[in-house]
Amino acid sequence: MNYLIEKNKIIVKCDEFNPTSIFECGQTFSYKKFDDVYVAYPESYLAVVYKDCDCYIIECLIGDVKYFINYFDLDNDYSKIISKINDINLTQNDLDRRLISESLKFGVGIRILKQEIVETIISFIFSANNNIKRFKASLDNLRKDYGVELKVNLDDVSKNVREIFKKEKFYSFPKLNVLKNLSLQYFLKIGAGYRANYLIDTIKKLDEFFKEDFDKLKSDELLKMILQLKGVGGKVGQCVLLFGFGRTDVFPVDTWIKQIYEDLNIGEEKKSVNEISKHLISIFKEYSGYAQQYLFYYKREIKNLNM
DNA sequence: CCCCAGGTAGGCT
DNA sequence: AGCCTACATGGG
Repeated sequence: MNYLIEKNKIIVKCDEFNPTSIFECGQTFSYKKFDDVYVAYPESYLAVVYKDCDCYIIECLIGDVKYFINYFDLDNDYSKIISKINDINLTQNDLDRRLISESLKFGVGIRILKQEIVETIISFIFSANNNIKRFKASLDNLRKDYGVELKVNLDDVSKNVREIFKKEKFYSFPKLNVLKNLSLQYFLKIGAGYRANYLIDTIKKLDEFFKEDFDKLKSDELLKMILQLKGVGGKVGQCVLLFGFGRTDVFPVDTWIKQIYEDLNIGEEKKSVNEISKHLISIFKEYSGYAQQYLFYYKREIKNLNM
């Protein structure tokens, strides 16, 4: 993708980068929307994203442009990915093809974020059988209570977004060695519910987990490993592979994907979540993760429009 | 008072 | 392996 760099700003074209799609498509919870500005605060970094003429500006306030070029996957060519997915011969059914191409059109500007692994694991354990608004608040509390304040120098910030940082503070996601010290009681307090036990157990196991050389592992092997962690099942595990490990040959299946799988006339009767996932991976292969995001976002947002 | 939320663990066949 | 159910919490 083409982008320009001016000091701490990355300037990107609208047709290949859409903040609403990127942030609202359910891959990250480390952001906040202010009218026409998004503040992204992955790990211990921070950037603001806003429109300027026919471009978007990514203003890197904490963390350099290199970090955010990688974070937003800017060196990846999504127009190529979209046309590859469009070319996949799903079925002979025209309706199916249209559903796919509508989804791709609808989600133009989506980019799969390269997220930090611990943050991704913790966030998606929270997400299970939970609603986004609720667990996003839990995660923001976790940042506020145990993260470090991300102090932005107001003199460095463009005028149009300065007001945000006068009113609002942002915090880093706590590092693993900090998470280790947190109690069951604390996780209950921020609303983890029955997931609190899973979180405590998983955090305990993470040091051992990170001793593994992940690069050697194929995605299904890596998935098997990550399923050892409590609170991580097929869906959460594949989300971690996709958003944390950058593995795109996975297809997380949740309630929305289950629905769209039924919309597509490719499923023979009721399949288990695991079987649906495998079937979709066999179709979309290394583009599975991308396809999943476009389809998920389309299905969820269209539903919202109808209501 | 019931149902739902980007599911998962544990127990049962 | 594949089904079943309980699971905390807050909101509709």
